Amino acid sequence: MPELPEAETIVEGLRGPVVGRSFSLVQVLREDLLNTSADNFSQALSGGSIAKIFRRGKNVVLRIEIESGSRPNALLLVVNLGMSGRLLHQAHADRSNPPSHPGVLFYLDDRSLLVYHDVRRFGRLTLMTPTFYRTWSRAMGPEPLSPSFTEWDLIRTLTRSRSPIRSWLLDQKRVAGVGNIYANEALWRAGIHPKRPAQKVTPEEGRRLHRSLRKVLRAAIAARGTTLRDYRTAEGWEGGYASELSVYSRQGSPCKQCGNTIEKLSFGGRSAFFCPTCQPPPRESARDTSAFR
DNA sequence: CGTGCCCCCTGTCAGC
DNA sequence: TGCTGACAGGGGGCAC
Repeated sequence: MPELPEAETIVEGLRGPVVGRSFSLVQVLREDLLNTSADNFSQALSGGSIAKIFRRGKNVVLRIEIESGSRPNALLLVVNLGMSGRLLHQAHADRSNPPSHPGVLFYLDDRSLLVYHDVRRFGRLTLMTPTFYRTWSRAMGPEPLSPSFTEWDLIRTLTRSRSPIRSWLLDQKRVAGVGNIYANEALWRAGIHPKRPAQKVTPEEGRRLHRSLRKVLRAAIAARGTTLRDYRTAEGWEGGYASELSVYSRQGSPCKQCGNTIEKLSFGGRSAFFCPTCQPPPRESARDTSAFR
């Protein structure tokens, strides 16, 4: 659900309200969301202050500094929102409208409240030491919006995999932050069929995919993300990108480019959406490859 | 090792 | 109206 643009929107919404604040009380209602016990979690964070907030892939990351003796000790709180996670900030706890599925309540020193809310509980809140965080982050692919992520980086790594390009894009070890919505949207813009094997994507298509990915992600951030159902910004608002989607969940509707009907298929356990005209299916190549054996 | 499948969990919606 | 099954933005584990 929340992919890169949604996590980015949440980070932008939280930065002003929470950076510089400290935790007066951390209350865990759903221990299964954590990588440690509820007691450890709240004890480790209580009294700590939020030094910064940023995004890595689809994760919202808070850097927490804890005074212990002379030198401040740091921890990173990595929030993966799974399919239905929300991070909501309330200036004053709204007792008339309590969250339906609260998981963790972070009471801040200005009497405001940060709530982690998650209906399906696929989300995870992971506390990491700075060393562990570095290792974890290094195992993840590059940030697609980083200036250092070049089209050549994308083209070069594509050639190493036989996975369908849509599945390839979903793998966080390849590129960080892309989920099913934006993978499908970017492939449509680039004119590449979702089932095309990654290594068969030509350099010219790779160039288009690089540009499409960045364009789609930036446009979605500008619209504050895509709300299909659960996603909300930190303020509790819906994102506005759903109305700008070109293929995702638009099966049966006309392609915005050519007017033909958008189709849906399923592989790798999830749906793919594409225009059969703008994104011609890969040629069956089983016979071709066997000819070279 | 890379890849694909199943599962985690709850809510919603289509079809009967 | 109510039941059942399919499906939903993610990702970890496991078998091949």
